[in-house]
Amino acid sequence: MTIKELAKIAGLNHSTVSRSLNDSPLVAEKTKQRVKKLAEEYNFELNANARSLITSKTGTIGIIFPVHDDKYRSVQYLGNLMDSLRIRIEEEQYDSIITCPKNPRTNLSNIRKLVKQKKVDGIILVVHQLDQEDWEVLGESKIPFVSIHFKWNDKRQDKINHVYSDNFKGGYLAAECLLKAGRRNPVCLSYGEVFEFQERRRGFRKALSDWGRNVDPGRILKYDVSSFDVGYNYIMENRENLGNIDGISAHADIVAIGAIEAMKELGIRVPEDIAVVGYDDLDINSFFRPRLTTIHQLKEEQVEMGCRKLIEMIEGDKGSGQLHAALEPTLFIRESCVI
Amino acid sequence: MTIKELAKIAGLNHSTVSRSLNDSPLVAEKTKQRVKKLAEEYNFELNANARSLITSKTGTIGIIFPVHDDKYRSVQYLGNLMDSLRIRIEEEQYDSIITCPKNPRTNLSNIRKLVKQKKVDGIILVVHQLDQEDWEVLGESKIPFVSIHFKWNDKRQDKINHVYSDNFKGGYLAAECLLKAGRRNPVCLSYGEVFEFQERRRGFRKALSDWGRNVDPGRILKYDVSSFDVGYNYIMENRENLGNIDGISAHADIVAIGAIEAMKELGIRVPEDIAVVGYDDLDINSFFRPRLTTIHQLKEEQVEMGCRKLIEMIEGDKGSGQLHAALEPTLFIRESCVI
DNA sequence: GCTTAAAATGCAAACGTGTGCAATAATCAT
DNA sequence: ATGATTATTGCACACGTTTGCATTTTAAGC
Repeated sequence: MTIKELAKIAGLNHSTVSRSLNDSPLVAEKTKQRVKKLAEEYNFELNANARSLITSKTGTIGIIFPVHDDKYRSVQYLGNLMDSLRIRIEEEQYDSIITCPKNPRTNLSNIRKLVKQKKVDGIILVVHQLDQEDWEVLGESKIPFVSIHFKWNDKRQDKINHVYSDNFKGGYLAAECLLKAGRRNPVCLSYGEVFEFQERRRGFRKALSDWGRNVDPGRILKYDVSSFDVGYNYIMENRENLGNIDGISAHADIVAIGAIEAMKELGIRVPEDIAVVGYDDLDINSFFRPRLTTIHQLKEEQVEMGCRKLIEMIEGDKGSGQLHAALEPTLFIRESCVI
Repeated sequence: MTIKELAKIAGLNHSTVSRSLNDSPLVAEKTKQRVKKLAEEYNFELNANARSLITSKTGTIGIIFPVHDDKYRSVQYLGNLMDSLRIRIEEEQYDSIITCPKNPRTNLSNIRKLVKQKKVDGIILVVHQLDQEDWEVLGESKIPFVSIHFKWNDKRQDKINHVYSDNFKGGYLAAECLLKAGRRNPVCLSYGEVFEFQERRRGFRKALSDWGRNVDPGRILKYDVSSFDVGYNYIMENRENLGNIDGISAHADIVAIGAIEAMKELGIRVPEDIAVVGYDDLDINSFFRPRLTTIHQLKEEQVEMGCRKLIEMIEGDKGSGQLHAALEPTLFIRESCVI
């Protein structure tokens, strides 16, 4: 059924029906009610494609996520962030399309598709880099977008609305916690050359030097994944010379959990022999013992601020200037490292 | 830029451009290439709303999920299933909109919105019940849909395309594993009055009676959530009289994991004192010790069969009749219960 | 009751595509 | 070269809405 058919039934012109269903003040309250009742009776809904063709609003938001190529994506921080975003957007009456920057099969840009085909009203980026092509697409189009979680460490960062967390601070807090707990010989299990992890390592180093410790680069390890096995294998492979280690700052909770499990199996006590601090404050941490001392990233606040800003931009209440917030992570002290 | 503007640039009528971009055989190969090159040069993409208005194809699929009201949704089976579905659909070049049956805020039906506003080409249901309203919407519209994971235990089940797993069988296998391991006094930690869990309990009872054990209803417990705490608290609250229990069939892995953790804290040995069998075969199980013996649900096969069928229906290769598959779960024996 | 203003409705043109059909251009056989 | 066939392109309408403007109806003032 189309709006014209419904109009015929109502004995009205379809434009009056359109205005009624859109709550225009131009139509008499009486007929408005009659039309709405009729629409309900006939189970009629306006065709979204036709309306967005003319209004250029789709009522959907695109969420761009980096590809997760490990099977444990659902227990990682980004998985939780994705759920939060989706639910928050749904509460705001928008649909959401979740996708990664490129279709892995065709290698075509999903961002470009969403933007240029006019499938979304706005975009939330949860990526720390973009192809030149994608960046141009976003820049040229007038579609609003907001970046969350990652910090853009380049010339563009000032022009982007984004909210991320201060990874230097987080890395510092984690290391400082170990130091305050009396540990003088910590190691750091980190992750590749991604900017946010570089920052965490910078925080780690700064804390050590602030405490007058010299920072042996050999004690800052970079892996190319962030997984249970990384932590587990680190302990197992170094079991002979764990004597000169009294603390671990793992830059992902799941790595910390792996390390702790390995130590349990070897009879090493946590935190007495080796204290451990994680990073992320995953929901699932509560399943593991000892309870993990970790860095909490203010996920919900990021989601809230990012979504609010994006929707403001979409709905035209532009105001409030640029969003450029670095949220301060906080240390949650539990059992794996106590001060 | 619109197709007409591009046509003007190309010195062609817009219909020729349209056919070129859609790879119609009606247009000369030479001009087709020229148009495509031009489109690329001007970074042009067809407006999705206009096309779906006329073709009534949107290139997106709706995924309907039950509301997750617990914060651990990402570590539950359904969370993993959601990820798999989304990724599979993306591989097939469709976008996906994930949503729950009703908007929690407005109480409006999301299914109705997606279907009647023509926002999706097809729907994947991962729910075990639907309001009458939603059912009617799906029934009246010609939009194809497939149900996954849950079994529709009512008169409609024959008319629906669905693929689910045989929960009776799974419940049976889990209990049988305990029995084969020599356990004669198992308990069952299950979940509410959802059909699939009723089936698992039925399987549990059948296995016991097949082995000549009488089934004490007091040993089949139904909780209204499925969480770590359920298992943990069960053990803790019954710590005094665990003597007459030698096995646990938990109908969700996370419950089993909670129970095992509690037993570790109490010094009860798993599986020597009490053997445990889970259900789901979650990815995260590998993080826990002892490794959980559990029921594997063939998640990927469900996703594969469901998506394939749905896309067949969307794209018109109707053939292949009704999809009505009950996949047989399998027992994965690891450490928490060995035969 | 008549004039005038305001409120409500109808008309028609968009929005950007796809597609049947007519018109033109190219190819082929003779 | 000519007519017949076929390959290619153009024309115009349709898809289902929204919205500015013209028109009609209602209300108001006296």
